[in-house]
Amino acid sequence: MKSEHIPKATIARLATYIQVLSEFKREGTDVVSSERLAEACSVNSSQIRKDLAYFGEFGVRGVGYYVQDLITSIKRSLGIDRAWNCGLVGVGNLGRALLRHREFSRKGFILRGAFDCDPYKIGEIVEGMEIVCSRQLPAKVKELSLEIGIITTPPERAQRAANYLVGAGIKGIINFAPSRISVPSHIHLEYVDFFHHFYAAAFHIRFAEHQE
Amino acid sequence: MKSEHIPKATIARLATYIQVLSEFKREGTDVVSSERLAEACSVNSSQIRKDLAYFGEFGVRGVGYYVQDLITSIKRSLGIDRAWNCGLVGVGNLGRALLRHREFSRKGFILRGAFDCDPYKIGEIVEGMEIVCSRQLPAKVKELSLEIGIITTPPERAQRAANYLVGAGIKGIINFAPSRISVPSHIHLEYVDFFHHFYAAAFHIRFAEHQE
DNA sequence: CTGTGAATGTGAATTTTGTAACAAAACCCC
DNA sequence: GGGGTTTTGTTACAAAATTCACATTCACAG
Ligand SMILES: NC(=O)c1ccc[n+]([C@@H]2O[C@H](COP(=O)([O-])OP(=O)(O)OC[C@H]3O[C@@H](n4cnc5c(N)ncnc54)[C@H](O)[C@@H]3O)[C@@H](O)[C@H]2O)c1
Ligand SMILES: NC(=O)c1ccc[n+]([C@@H]2O[C@H](COP(=O)([O-])OP(=O)(O)OC[C@H]3O[C@@H](n4cnc5c(N)ncnc54)[C@H](O)[C@@H]3O)[C@@H](O)[C@H]2O)c1
Repeated sequence: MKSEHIPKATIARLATYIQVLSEFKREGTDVVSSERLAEACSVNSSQIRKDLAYFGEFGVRGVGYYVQDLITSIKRSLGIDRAWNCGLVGVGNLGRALLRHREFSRKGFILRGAFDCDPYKIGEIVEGMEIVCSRQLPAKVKELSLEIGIITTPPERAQRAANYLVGAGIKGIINFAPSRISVPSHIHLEYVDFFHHFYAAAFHIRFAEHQE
Repeated sequence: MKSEHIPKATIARLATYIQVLSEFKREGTDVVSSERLAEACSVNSSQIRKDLAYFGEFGVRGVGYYVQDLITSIKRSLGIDRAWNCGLVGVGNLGRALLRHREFSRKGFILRGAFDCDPYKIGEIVEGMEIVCSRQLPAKVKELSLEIGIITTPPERAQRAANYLVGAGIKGIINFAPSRISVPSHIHLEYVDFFHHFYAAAFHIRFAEHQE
């Protein structure tokens, strides 16, 4: 099929598919049907086939999908069949947890630069990486070919951090701070806010209680 | 209006509205129109009115919404006008970052219990809280009236952690580990996976490059 | 080499979500 | 205190996403 606009929800689901397929692979399963994958992901099986159809034909009719092949295909479709260099701005509690998280490099997102404005933190080594002054962002973005910026500063500093990143020529920003920021339209911006998961939990739990 | 089923997307947007409204409040703005709020949240203004209509009537025609009142109303609608006691299982890098995060208690999610199975960690104090053996979960869930469980163990341990939590009588689970788990249908389960934001960024950046 | 069974890929039907349009309501000014 | 203005709440409409249904394709057996 190969279409233009891919729904946000499809991208999120593809991430789940990769996760579950990797588990299948670890278990030694070589081939999987959309039906079985669907069950493991708690989605509809035609949903899976439709999601995949945006990018091409990856299955074999009458057989199913070859697990390893499908993982590779999805990764290529998403553009994560290569490494992405990332820079992290704001090395506090969350920033440190992210820098120490092995999964990033395993998934192809290499944290190559760590930036902070606190003179006490600059020069410190975290996970083999030296914390650098945020003023050096423009130089470092070029030097390290950083493409994605991760903002883990306090919310009131997020806009400034974004400005630095944009000025330095970054291509996309993932903002973990709970504040809205503005960037030029050619910069891809993602907000990470997991409080809405807590809100959803609270809402549904209370609603369920209210039912009985 | 007061309807039954609320879209997931609505819950996520309500979280954004609260965030932006809080900023307005800090700036001293008392009244805001759906138009102005919409702009700040990058959504359509009828979207906002529709989202709110699921829960009731909170505005004043010809005037707009009183900022503080609206915050209160949304919070009540979501069920976060009271405190929720949470227990965290797996005090590693991420678990620690969460335990140290002030925003949780500010938003009404009180982290009251921290559990781990590593004997070297049990007894340690993090943010004034003692790390307790996960075997004590059932006792502690009752003692502390825990309602929401947070899983921050390695992925292969997530199911076991979930089993403990469910057995202990928890009502909802937020799973930060990248693995699917199964729980009885009366338990509300949310997955937190911020890699899909990275995937989306990678995908869109590469797509934009491919365009030119 | 043809028939059978299985599971994909896809167009059509359905459901859900989002947007536009407007009548009803509240405020304000004269 | 009535008319004009503004902005909500809601209905009607459009778009998008999901699910259904099935023709199509492939593997394999006989
Ligand atoms: N800690 C968590 O678990 C958690 C969870 C969700 C969201 N967040 C959000 O992530 C952000 C960081 O949280 P945290 O707990 O790590 O906070 P923190 O205070 O521990 O860390 C913030 C860091 O940013 C640095 N900083 C401030 N201004 C900067 C600037 N202009 N340029 C570069 N660095 C700057 C500070 O020096 C500090 O090291 C916050 O916005 C928080 O709301 C945190
Ligand atoms: N670190 C991050 O930034 C980050 C980001 C996203 C997701 N995650 C996910 O969050 C989880 C935790 O990550 P982390 O970096 O903190 O790992 P970690 O290894 O630092 O911490 C895991 C902790 O869980 C404990 N644990 C293991 N089995 C347990 C059990 N059965 N009961 C109770 N405790 C148990 C371990 O003793 C350890 O303290 C992982 O699944 C990871 O993929 C981490």
